Amino acid sequence: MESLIKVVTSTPVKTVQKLKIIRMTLTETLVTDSSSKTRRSHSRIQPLLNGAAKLFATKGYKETTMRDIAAEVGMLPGSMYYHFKSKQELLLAVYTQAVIALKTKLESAIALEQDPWKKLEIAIITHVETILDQNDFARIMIGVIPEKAPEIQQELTAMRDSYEQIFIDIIDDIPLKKGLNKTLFRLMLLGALNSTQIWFHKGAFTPVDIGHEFIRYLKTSVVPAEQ
Amino acid sequence: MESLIKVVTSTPVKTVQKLKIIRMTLTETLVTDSSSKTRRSHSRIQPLLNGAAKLFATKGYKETTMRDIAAEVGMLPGSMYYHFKSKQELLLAVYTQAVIALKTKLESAIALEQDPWKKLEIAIITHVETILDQNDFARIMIGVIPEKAPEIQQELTAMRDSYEQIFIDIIDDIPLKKGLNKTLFRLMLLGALNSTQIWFHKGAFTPVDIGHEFIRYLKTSVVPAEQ
DNA sequence: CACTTTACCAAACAACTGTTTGTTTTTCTA
DNA sequence: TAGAAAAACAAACAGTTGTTTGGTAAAGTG
Repeated sequence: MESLIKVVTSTPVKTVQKLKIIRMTLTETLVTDSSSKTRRSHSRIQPLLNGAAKLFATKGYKETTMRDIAAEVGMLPGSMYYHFKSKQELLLAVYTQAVIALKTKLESAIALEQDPWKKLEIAIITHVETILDQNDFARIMIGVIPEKAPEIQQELTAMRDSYEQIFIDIIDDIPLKKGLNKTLFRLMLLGALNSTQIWFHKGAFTPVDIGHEFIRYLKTSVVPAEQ
Repeated sequence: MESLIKVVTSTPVKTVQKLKIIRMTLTETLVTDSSSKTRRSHSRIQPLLNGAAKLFATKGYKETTMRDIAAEVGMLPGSMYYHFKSKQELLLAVYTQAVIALKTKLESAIALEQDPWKKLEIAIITHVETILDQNDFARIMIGVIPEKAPEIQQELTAMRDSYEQIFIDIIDDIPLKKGLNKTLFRLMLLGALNSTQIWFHKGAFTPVDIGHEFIRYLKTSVVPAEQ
C-alpha cells in the first residue's frame, strides 16, 4: 500500500504531469513512466501530503490555509508551490493517494472471502475501521465534499465513485429480496457507514461492533418474532 | 410555523438579547416578551435570514461571505451588523429558526399517529421530504457542521440534539428485537437519511420512495426466504 | 570541477475576509 | 409636524487569503 503510492507520487516530474499520471493509473490501466531515472527520493512531497491530509481531515479544506500546512511540515508557504501549483492540486494529490490506499486496503481485505454476505460484512467493517482509525487520508475521502473545490470536483467525484464501485460489485453478488432496489440499498448503507465519522467517539462502540450491528439490522428483521 | 418564528425574531430588541430569547423558547418553556409593543414589523431581518439560509445551505458556512449575503438581500455589508453582531450570530439565528421550523413540522406530522412503526415511517418520510425539498433552512441543519463555527458550536449541537430527540422518543416506543441497541439503530437510520442530501437528484426516487424503502430494509429482512 | 537542476527561503502582492466607524436617510411617535 | 429612534449607507480598516517573484544554497551530473 505504501510502496504502491510512493512509486507513483515520488516520480520526479512536474506536478501537473505527475497528477495526470496518478489519475491514469487510477482510472485507466497503466502508465509508461519513461522518466524513471529515480532521481530525488528524499523529497518532502510525502511529508507535505501527510501534513495536508492531517489538516484537511481535521479542520476541513477551506478552513485549512496554506500557511497552516507549511507550518505543519516546517516549510515556508511559498516553498510548497514548487511541488504543487495550487491548493486545489494539493488536495487532489492527497485525495488521490487516499483513494488508492483505501481501495487497496478494501480489495485485499475481501479478496480471500467467497461468500457474498461475508464479503459485505468484511467490507463494512474494514471501511468503518479505516475511516474511524484516525487515518487522515481515509477521513478526507469521507469528510471533504468535492463541491468545495469546484475546479477539481469531477476528478474527486470520479475517484470516490471508483471506490464505491467495490461496494456495488459486492452487493451485486448478494441475493436480495425481489424488487429490492440495490442502488438504494447501497446508498443507505454507505450513508450510514460514513455518518459514523460524525458521531463516533471512542468508548461506546468499536468499529467491529458497528459493522456487525448494521449488517444485522439489514440481514435480519429488527422486528421481534410475531406473538 | 412561520408566525411562530416571526413573533420571536422580529422582536425589536438588541440582537444578542433576541437570540437569547430564541434559545429560551427552544430549550426552556416560554418567554414573557414584555416588549411586545409591536413596533417595526416590516424589517429586513427575515429576508436577511432567508438569504443567509439560502447561501449557507448552498455554498456552506465558511464559503459564504458577508458580502454574498448582503448582495443576496440587496444590502450593504456593513448594514447587516445593525441586526447581527457577527457572522456566527447570523448563523446561530438561521440555525435556530431552522430547528424550530423542522421540529414543529415533524411534531405535527406524527402527532395524530399512534402506532409506533407508522410514527417512525411518517417521521422518516417527513424528515427526508423536508431536507430534500429545497428548503434552505432544513438543508442547513443537516449540511452545516457545528464545528465550523467554534464559538457557537455548543448551541448548534444542542439544538440539533433537541431535534433528534424526537426520533429517540419514537424509537423508544418501538418494540425491537432483544439486545438490539436502539442508539446504534437511530444513528444508522439518521445517518442514512441525512446522506440522501448528498446523492439525491430529482428523477430517480421520490422522498416517499426513499422513506418506504429504508424502513422496509430495517423492518423486514432483506434476505429472501430460504430455498 | 564547472554547471545544471532541484529545493527551498525571504519578501511581497493583490484580492478578499469579517467588521467598524461616522453619517445620512427613513420611519415611528408625541 | 418636529424630534427621536431605527435602519441603512459609504467608506474604510486590519487581518488573512492564495499565490508570485527573485534570489540562494545544496544536490546531482558531465
